[in-house]
Parts: sequence; C-alpha cells; structure tokens
Amino acid sequence: METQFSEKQINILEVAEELIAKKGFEGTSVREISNKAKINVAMISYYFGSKEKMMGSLYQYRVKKTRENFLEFSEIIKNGNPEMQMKEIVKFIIKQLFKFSYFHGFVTQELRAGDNLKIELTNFYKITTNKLEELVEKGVTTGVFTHTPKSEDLLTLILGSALFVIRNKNFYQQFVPHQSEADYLKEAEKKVCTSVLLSIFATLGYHQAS
Amino acid sequence: METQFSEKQINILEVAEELIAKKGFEGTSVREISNKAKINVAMISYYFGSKEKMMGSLYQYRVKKTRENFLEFSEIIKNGNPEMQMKEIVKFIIKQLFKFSYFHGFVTQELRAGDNLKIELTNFYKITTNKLEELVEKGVTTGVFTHTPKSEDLLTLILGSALFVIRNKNFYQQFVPHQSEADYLKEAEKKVCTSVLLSIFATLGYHQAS
Amino acid sequence: METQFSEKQINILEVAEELIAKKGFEGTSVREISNKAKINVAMISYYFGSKEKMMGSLYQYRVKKTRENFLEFSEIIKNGNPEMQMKEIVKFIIKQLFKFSYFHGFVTQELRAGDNLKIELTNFYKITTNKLEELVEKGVTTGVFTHTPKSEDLLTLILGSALFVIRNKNFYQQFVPHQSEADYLKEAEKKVCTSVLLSIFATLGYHQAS
Amino acid sequence: METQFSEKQINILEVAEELIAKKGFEGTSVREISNKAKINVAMISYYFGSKEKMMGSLYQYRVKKTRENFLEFSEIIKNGNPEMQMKEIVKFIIKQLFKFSYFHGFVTQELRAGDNLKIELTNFYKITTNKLEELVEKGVTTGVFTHTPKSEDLLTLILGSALFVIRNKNFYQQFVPHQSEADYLKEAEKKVCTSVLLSIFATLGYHQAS
DNA sequence: AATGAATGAGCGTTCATTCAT
DNA sequence: CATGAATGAACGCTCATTCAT
Repeated sequence: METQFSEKQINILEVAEELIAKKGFEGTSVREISNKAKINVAMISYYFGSKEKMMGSLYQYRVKKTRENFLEFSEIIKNGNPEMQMKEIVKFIIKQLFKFSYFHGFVTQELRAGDNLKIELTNFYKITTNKLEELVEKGVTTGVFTHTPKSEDLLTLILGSALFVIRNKNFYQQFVPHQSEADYLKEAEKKVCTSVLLSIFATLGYHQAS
Repeated sequence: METQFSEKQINILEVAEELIAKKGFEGTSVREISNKAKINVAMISYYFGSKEKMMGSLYQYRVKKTRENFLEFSEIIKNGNPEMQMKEIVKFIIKQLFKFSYFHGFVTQELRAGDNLKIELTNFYKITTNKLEELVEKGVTTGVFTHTPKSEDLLTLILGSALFVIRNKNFYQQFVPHQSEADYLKEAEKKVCTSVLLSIFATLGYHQAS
Repeated sequence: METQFSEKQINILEVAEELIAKKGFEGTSVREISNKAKINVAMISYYFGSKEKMMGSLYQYRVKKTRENFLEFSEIIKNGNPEMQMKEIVKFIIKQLFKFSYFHGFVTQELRAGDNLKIELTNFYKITTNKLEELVEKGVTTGVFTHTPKSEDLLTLILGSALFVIRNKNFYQQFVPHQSEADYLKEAEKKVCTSVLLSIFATLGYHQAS
Repeated sequence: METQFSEKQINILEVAEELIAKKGFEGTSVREISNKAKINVAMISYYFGSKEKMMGSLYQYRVKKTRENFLEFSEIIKNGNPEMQMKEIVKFIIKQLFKFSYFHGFVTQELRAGDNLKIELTNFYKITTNKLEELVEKGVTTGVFTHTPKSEDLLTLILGSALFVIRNKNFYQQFVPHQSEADYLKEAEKKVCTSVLLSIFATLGYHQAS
C-alpha cells in the first residue's frame, strides 16, 4: 500500500501543481504556494520534508491517479472490439492530458529528484503500451488493422502531439477558432484528438471490417 | 542587419543552453553558467545586460540559426518530387531537433518574458507549415498523396513526437538498444524518424506513383 | 494609532541610526548594520521590508519621539512668562539635537525616497515655529521683546547653529576645552546654547521687564 | 605650490561635485560621473587614483577657490569702516555658500578620507574667524559695536543658518515666495541674509556712530 | 499538531578598479 | 596617453528550511 495524503496535503499539492505548471518548479517559491493555499510557509517542509519532496509527492499523487483512471477506463471498455477500444483509449489519454495539463505540461521537464519517480512514470507508460500492443494484436487478428507499428511509437505520437499542443498554445491557437482560454483548450483538444486518431488509424492500416 | 554575437558571447550562450536545458531557467544560476564557461560571473550582465536578456539572446541565436538552416535546406531539395521533399524535410526537422535538443527541449517551456520571442518562434513555425502545405498540395496534384491533412497537425505530429522522445529518455530508451548516451540519441533519432515518416505518409494516403 | 516597533526592531534602528549618521545611507550596508546589531542580515528585510523602508521607519521613529517630547515640554512650561519660555525652549531644542545628534546630523541630507517623510519633518518644524511665534507675540505684548523677527528665521538660527556645531566638530572643538568625546559634546552644547540664546534675545530686542 | 588640475580634471570634478551633492558620495557611481562628463569610466581612477582620492581633489579644489575668493574680497573692502566690512563679509560668505551650495551642502557630511582635508577646511575657517575677530575689535574701538561675541560663534551663526536653509528647502520654501527652483535659491539667499545680518548686528550691539 | 520568528546560503546585479593594448 | 574589456568583491534581497514554543 502506498502513502495516502491527508486532505490538507492534497490541497497543498493541487495549489502547487497549478503554480508550478505556470512558473516552473524553481520559479515557484514555497511562500507563493503557502499564500495561495492559505497555510503557514513552514507547513510545506513540515508535511513533505522539503520542497523537492513535495514535488515528489505531487508527482506520485498525480501519476497514481492517472494510472488508476486508466485501468478503470480500460476495464469499462474491455468488451468492445479492438478498433473501438483503440479509439476510446486515444480519446481518453488526450482528455486526461488536457484535464491535468497543469501537471503534464511540466512534469517531464523537471525530473531531477527521485529516480523512483521516473520509474513510477515509466511503469505507467508500460501499462499503456501494453494495452496498446494488445489492441493492435487483436485488431490484426480480427483483420481491421493491417500494420503493426510499435506501441511505444503510437504512444509517442499520442502523447507527443497532445503535449505539444498544450505547451505551444502560441503556435496552435491560430488554427483553432476560440473565444476564451477555456474555450481554446476545449477546441484544441477536439482538433488534436481528431488529427491524432486519423494518423493512428492510418498508421494501423485500418479498414472497416467486412 | 541583426545583432551579431562575439565568440565569447556564443561560448556563454552554448554553456547556458546546455545548463538551462537540464535544469530550467530559474534552476540555473548565473554563477553556474559562469563557472562552466570559465568566465567571471559579472560578464553575463556585462555582455547581455541581465540573465533574462541573455535568455533572449540565446533564443534569438538559436531560432535564427534554425530558420536559416531550414530555408537553406528547402532550397537545396526544391527540385525533387513532393514525396521525396516531404521525406527529406521530416528527416531534416527531426535531425535539427536532436542536434539542438538542449535548446528545443526547453524552449517552449520557459517562455515567459519576451513576447516578441514567442512571435519569432511562431514565425518559424509558419515558414515550416507553409512548406508542408505546399508539398501536400503538390503531392495531391501529382497523385502520390490522396489525403490533405492540415499542415499544423503534421507539424504537431513531427515536433511533438521528436520532442517527446528527447524529453522522455527514461521512457523511450527501453525500446532503443544502445551503449552510450550519444549512441542512444543517434538510435532514438533513427527510430522516431522511421516511425514519424510511417505515420506521416500513412496519414497522407501515400501510394507509389504508377 | 501609529506603527509600534518591537524591541528588536528598535535595536536595529538605533544601530542603523548611528552607522548611517557616520557613513551615510548608501555608505552603510545592511551587512554592517546586521553585524553590529548581532542579527542575521535577512532580518532587516524581514522586519522592515527593505533597507529603504528601514530608513523610513527610523525616520518615523525618531521624528515622532522628538515631536512628542517637544509637545510634552511645551505643556510643562506653558505657565511661565514668555522670556523664560523662550529661553527654555531654545535650550530644549538644542539639547534634543545633541542627544539625537546621530539622527539629526544626517536626516535632512538623506531624504530622497519618501516624500511623506519630508512632510512629517516639515510638520514638526511647523509645530515649533508656531510655538516660537506665539512666544514672540506674547513677549511683545508684555513688553519684554521689542522686535518681531520671523519665527522661521529664529528656528533657522537655532537649528542651523546647533547642527553646524554637531557636524563640524573639527572646526568647533578648537574653541571648546574638553578631555573626551563625550565631554566635548557636553561643553559644545553649553557653548552653542549660550551663544544662540545671546543672539536670539538680542534679535528679539529683549530688555528686562521693569 | 599646490597641485594644479588640468582642464579635463576640472571638468570631471565639477560634474562630480554636482552629482555628489545631489545623491551623496556613495550614491554616485563613477559610471554616472564618467557618463555625464563624457569620459571613459577608467579615467577617474586614471586621473585621481581612486574615487576617494577624486573626492579629496574635489575638496581641495573647492576649498582653495573659496579661500582665494575670500582673501581677495577682504582685500577689496579693507578700507571701509568695520560695520560696512562686517556687513559685506556676511553677505559675501552667504553668497558663496549659495553659489557652491552643491559643494557646501554635502561637504561636512562626507568627510571620511584624508585628515589633511579636514585641516584644510579648518584653516579656511581660521582665516574667516580671524577676519571677523579683527572687525569686531575695530568696531568696538570705533564705538559702533558694544558687545564682543566670539568670532567662532558668529561664524557658526552665519554658516549654520545659510547651510540649514540650503539643506532644508522643504521647510524653508513655504516662507519664501518663489516661482522656480533658481528663483527660490535667489529669494532664500536674500531672506536668510537679511535675517542673519539682523541677528549678527543685534548680537554685536550695533548702534549707528554719532 | 502547527506556527511565527529567525537563519544561512545563495540569488542577480553593480560596484570601483585593473589590465592589455 | 587613453580606453574597452574584464575582474573580484560587495551589494540588497529572497530563498527553503529550522527551531522554540
């Protein structure tokens, strides 16, 4: 069983996540976090040991949530045919990325601290690639897919495209009609999702089952 | 005529680029940079005005180089058929990203200060998407491509995938046999390049001209 | 209700006052102050916000005290005849200047930052000139004074002479027999006080009431 | 014979004098001075040895000028009667103070460097007090003065009052109708001169010769 | 269990000065 | 003789953390 966080800790983590995503780990001071979370500045060291360890906890917290969500979602759709499952999984992953774009926008960059954290993330990737691999195989077996790209490359395509859009708003927003920030994210997600699905299914050599 | 940098300045910029890529802008102190570049700490303010302005210079220096390289390369291959040009351009872009992975790995992340810098990068993207669009159209005209995906989505796929691999070494290296760090980068580039080309051409509905 | 300073703050202010009087505001570093006050250098920012704001606090602290003392003293002597009151007030003002010579020796010099501080000092001067004016009028009415010099010129004479002596020790000490630094200040105060009283009463055209 | 300064050195000194008077010695950087004087920053060390020594030179330069002026002026008026000479000398001293208020406004404050400079200033004071003493004696002899105040106290009154007005513009300007900065100085000089003369002559027990 | 006070270290920057030319 | 480049030291300040309560 892993560490459980108290409500107060989770509150701190979520405030920290938002600030760190905006301003980077080093660019965010514990005073800022404690002000926004309306707690004493000493609390962060008190609860997590240090700022770096708080970062580790944040990491752990978010990855764990994401993994749980992924497994749960996989379970729900497990009875569908492989092409439907593939589509839903791609949509799900991209949705999660946009939902926690705060987190995913910075996370790969700031990994200096614990190697165990890197492992944890890698494990999560493992689960995902395994699932993708399974679906590709099934699809080939049932004849809807004709190619067998490597699952790590599929995942790279999905995560890479979505993260690029999240991080490069300045570039991508000129192609996305939108009225507000929130609006943009919704529309950008839709657009990148469509585009990624197109590429993934083309890469898989998808053709409708006869 | 744009600003030219002296050799000493370029030395500082390249040291800074590497450190900032590893540890972020805020995470890298001017003392670290000056130590590694074997210069006095005061030189950074002396040469660039401030740490922030040094960042701007680094930005300008690298983006300018990249744009020039791209335009030059486009010129060289302009007489080939569209499918060859497309292939070469994708390879070229990914090669550049890996070559200056230090820079491209952090650049989109750390942009808070100068908005004109964002514009500069966006302009670079514009040049690239225009080229891609042109090639797609030509390919459709000559009959080698059957689909017309949006150029910004193609670029997103290329840049996103390559950057993801660069930034997520921990994930991707388990799929890339390699002996050293340098070796890894070479092999990873090869692998992601192959994979991206596959997806791009699939997405374009490429089939050999009869 | 105005800001109250803690004992520790007052300790810092008094150390700062002495150093700044000797070496000027810019010439005194926060490290010097913190060393002499045996506190951590960060405390100055911690307690006062910044070095400049500390200067403002010092200002406020000393001017306030001086004004309160003056008003209190005025109250005590208010029942005396005007010539006695005039004499006592001159003596009191000079005594205060010598007592807080550290402060009064530099204060007018170093005022660049807060204009509200200038106003505060000016207000203090106002209180004093009003009192002097009142006494001159009373003295003329009772017939002990025959001239009515402007109160601002009287104050200028008093403050100017005393401050000049405080600041130009090198000049004035050759006319004041003394054995030690402290001794000098005592004797110098006595001498300048006598001299100023002489000039003030001569200027007022004082002659004993018949 | 004392050190003579070249034209370039004098130019630097005069620029420095103005800046230092405004912002203090420590508050004025050699870069500021060199910018305003349109010379290279290294010139100050080059010409004077150091910033502190430049201060010493400035001091020497101004005091010497002032002393020469005083002696010259004394010579001119030496044939007048003592009361006229006294009046003219007071007016002359105050005029000089206002003319070089830049210098005289800061000079007593910033004396840390050479003790020989202090001596030089003290010597200047000596010349002045001697002259004042001589005039008092003459006046008593001719019967126009009835009191014999100490010359150092007379000088203190004159210099103290004038310097106080120069330094405490915020206080004194409310009593001086004026339209501009320059205008103020002119009017303030006039006012303080009148007032000081009044006090000096009262203190001397002046009454017109019969 | 929680906090306000206090700390030492390090930050980016600017300083007066020196040095090679 | 004069200067632009470069330097080490010090600047005021903010940092994450600790400690006494």
